[in-house]
Amino acid sequence: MPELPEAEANRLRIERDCLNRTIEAVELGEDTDYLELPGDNERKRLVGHQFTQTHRHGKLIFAGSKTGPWIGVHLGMTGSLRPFDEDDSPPDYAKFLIRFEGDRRLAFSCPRKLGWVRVIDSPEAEIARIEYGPDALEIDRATFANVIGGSRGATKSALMDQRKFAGVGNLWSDEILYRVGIDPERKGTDLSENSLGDMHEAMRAILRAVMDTGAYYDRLPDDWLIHTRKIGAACPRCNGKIEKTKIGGRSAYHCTRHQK
DNA sequence: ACATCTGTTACGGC
DNA sequence: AGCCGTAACAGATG
Repeated sequence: MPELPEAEANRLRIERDCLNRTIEAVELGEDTDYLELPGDNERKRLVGHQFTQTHRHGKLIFAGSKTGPWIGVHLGMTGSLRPFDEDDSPPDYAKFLIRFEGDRRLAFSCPRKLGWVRVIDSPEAEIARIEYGPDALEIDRATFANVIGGSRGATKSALMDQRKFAGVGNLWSDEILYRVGIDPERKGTDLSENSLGDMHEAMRAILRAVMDTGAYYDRLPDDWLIHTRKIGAACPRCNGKIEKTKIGGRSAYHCTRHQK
């Protein structure tokens, strides 16, 4: 699920269902080989504390409090955070579970095991440690233009580089470039100041719009690429065709006619 | 059987 | 030095 808007949808579930409840136990689920999850001592650190606030930075989700420890979560490709009640069965692929007072629980589900959960002292320290850039919705136009405009590789790869700014991945980088009519392969250094400004605005508008739907893609406008990510599909915006190429090891869908 | 997938990271090359 | 691109990681799905 997860780029910035999908991470935000997961954060909101914690915010709504898991705050201000004392943590009674923190457990691991089945089959956690290869997954980075908190060990015994770190899990114990959480017990007795409450989460009173959440935070999101790019694709990262945090929950904690002024004084207590925090958890930091990266969803990987297929992760999700799912509050549930004791009476319900835990979600499939639950790898990390928190039991709060009462019958509320929170599961980190992660089928493909590419995400992680860490117990940390503060979101800011963790963000700095892993060298993420500013959140994609916080970066201002001038900084965006410098960072993308100074990038010598494919613009698509630059948009997805979490150290430049954090939150954009494969799906929404395609959507941004589709909207502004830029070929994903174009070098950042070839882009005009105007193009960079348009791209910054498109990034903000797209991430906001997806967030506003709660990441339900079928509620997004018909002329978005997301509905047409298929080789040979008719471009909703011109008479072109959608094609797929490989950039930086990822599939880049784009219109060969209006993206130049 | 094989390719694909919304993510990251280690490493070699320029 | 720093930037860039590729392969690798692992499991589910069609």
